[in-house]
Amino acid sequence: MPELPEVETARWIIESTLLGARLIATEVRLPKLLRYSDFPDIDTLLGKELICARRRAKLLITDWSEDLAMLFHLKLSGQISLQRDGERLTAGHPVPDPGGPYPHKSTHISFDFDTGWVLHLSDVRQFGWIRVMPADAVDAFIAAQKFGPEAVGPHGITVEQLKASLARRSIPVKLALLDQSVVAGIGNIYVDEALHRAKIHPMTPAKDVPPEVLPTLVGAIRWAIGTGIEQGGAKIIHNRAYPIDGFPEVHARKGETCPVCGDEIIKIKVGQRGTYLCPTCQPEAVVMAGNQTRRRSGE
DNA sequence: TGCGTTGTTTCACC
DNA sequence: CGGTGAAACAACGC
Repeated sequence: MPELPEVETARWIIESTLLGARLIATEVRLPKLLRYSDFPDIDTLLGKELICARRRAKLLITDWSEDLAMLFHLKLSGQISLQRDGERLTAGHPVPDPGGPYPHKSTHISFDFDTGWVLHLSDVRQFGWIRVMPADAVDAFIAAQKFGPEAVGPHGITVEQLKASLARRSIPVKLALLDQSVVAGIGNIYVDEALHRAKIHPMTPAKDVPPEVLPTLVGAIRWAIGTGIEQGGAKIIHNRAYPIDGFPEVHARKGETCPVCGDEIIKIKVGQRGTYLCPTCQPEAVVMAGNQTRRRSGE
């Protein structure tokens, strides 16, 4: 379930280990992960130097010498792991045996660098992809994704931007926030956390979130994503959260107690998505005074 | 063993 | 054209 914080952690790990390193060997065990690649033969990158690691939304972008770029999308269950001697740095979805040796069953691609670091890409579900492409085609590719403002950072979404995006949408606010053209980088974990923090029921029609609550919601998004980045991503295995310092507070914690009010966290479906919330902190939208109210017969 | 899983795309329809 | 809701899809673990 890599979302912005997990991808940002992956970016940071690559930046802090591989900047200036040269690729000297590759092993591809599952070529289909390169299915969208302009250069299906990964050895196009052999001998090239990694010069930059950046991120847009949930896309991880690495820039290489000789005008090449390699993009990763980790999708549901991708993971990158860097190893040298006894040291190991990992970001993304946990693999079944995190302490075991790499490569393992779901490590599909490995890169050896001249500095001794080895980059392993693992993916239990195999939905992720890697694309090697000309550097000058990256901007157009990203533009085509129609990403909205980032969730955090210098170009993080503003209250005005969010207000404009939600204004005429009747879909549940949770689904609007998962729309990458509204705000880029949020996924199912952090949207649950942000809505709980802002005390908004996920089913609330997007346009019905009161304007005075929008600054709270933007703050809650920054808090959820920011906390995720600080922690190096969230650990969710088989629908169960393994919180660090109480975070995540609700996601994948059905039946546990809400840290705010002590009520029991419940799980519902919102647009096919498993959704966790506190029924006390996040009551269903109340029909406002002045609006027409309806009563079922028999009440 | 069929269900659950998520980010993303596609489709029919209003 | 754009919003909506639902389905599809990738493949695996349990």
